[in-house]
Amino acid sequence: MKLLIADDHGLFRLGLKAAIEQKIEGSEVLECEDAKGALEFMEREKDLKLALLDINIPGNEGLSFIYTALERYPNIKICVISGNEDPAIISAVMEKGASGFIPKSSANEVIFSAVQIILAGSQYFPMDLLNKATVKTEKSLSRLTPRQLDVLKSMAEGQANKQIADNLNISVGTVKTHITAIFEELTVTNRTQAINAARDKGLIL
Amino acid sequence: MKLLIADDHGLFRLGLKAAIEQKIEGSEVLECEDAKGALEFMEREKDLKLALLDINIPGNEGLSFIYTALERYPNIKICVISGNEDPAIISAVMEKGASGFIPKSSANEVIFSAVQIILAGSQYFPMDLLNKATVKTEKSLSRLTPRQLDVLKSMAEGQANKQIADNLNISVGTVKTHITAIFEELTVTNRTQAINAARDKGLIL
DNA sequence: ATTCAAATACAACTTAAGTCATATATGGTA
DNA sequence: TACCATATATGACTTAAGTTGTATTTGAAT
Repeated sequence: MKLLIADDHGLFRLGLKAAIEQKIEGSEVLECEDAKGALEFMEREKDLKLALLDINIPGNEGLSFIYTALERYPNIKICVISGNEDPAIISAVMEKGASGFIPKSSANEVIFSAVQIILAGSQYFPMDLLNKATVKTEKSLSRLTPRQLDVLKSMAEGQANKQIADNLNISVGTVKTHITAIFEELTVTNRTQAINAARDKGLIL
Repeated sequence: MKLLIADDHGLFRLGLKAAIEQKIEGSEVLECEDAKGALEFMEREKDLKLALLDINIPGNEGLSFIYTALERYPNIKICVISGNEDPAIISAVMEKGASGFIPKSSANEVIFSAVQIILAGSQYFPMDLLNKATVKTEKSLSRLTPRQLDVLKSMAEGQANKQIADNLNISVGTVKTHITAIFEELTVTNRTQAINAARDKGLIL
């Protein structure tokens, strides 16, 4: 029963590895610290059952990594471990096909149990955190068009509308329209709020 | 030899606690998960030698916590453990009087050794990361006035200048002046860049 | 006591941000 | 095909952001 932990914090890996190997007999825990290493392990270790991924690990392009990994190695389950507990992100992780989402701040028992549940073929998502989202807003997971995402990312870097327009080869007016649309989608009223909301929802890093 | 770990990630605490208690004989490691808990332990456990703090723990108002803790309990050493490795933050932690700064992504051996060095009465700061700062800019640690910080925090929440002015009971014009001064201090040209720079430097959460 | 630098405050002015009406291309659907 | 929703694009217009000159206060240095 091989597992993989991908996290850039050595002591977190140490704690989780020790706990899993002790609690789950016959388990072997591999470690890596970035997305590149995770893919290498997945390629090499054919009998890998489960990969526990910190979505903030270096070299990881966000949630799309889950999709990529599952597509290439469909028999390896993916479970995200994250310090971010935003319901929108949890929903997104769920949508991408992961088997679970474990907040790092969970009690240790919860973490072990969640791993066991997933190894047993089921799933684990913290529904208490998730429900907050569905109650609060019907579509907490905002969907932005590709162009809107381009603009949003540039905006988050602190670029002025003129710069964004030049880089994307569109007019300043068009940039502004996209920004207004982004505001509506995220239900905010200025670019600072938009960037904060987008960060919360995991739309941008 | 009592130590305290303040971190909201249970498994990180587990790994660090186990490692320290194993490597450092006669050590006893206490755990808490927020700033409030840390202060309670410091008050109660009079023979506490060292507190390892994650500066992002809940209820922590940033770096000022170090100063507060050292003032109240001057015989308890403070060492910051953080996922953020920004040189400016390291410098700031140093300035506040902490005995060390340990990046969470350090090799486990580095972390243990650093703890032992500090327990032995010395200090540990990752100079390789720190030097990058002094080479890059002479005053990487920007100093803002209290009023500028008030404005900056409000700004980072996405408030408009009018809102900020009302909340601080000053005119919109004054708010704008403070913002221009902040821009100059952080060497940026708009509020988005200012907020990004301030986050990088640990001026705001 | 006075000088000076720094912090705080205000307002007129310029520039950029944000809104709105409008237009075209694209892709799915009756 | 014709229809409709959506993504994209533009420019005129309004509002907010950012700049600059100026004034008052405070504390430290002379």
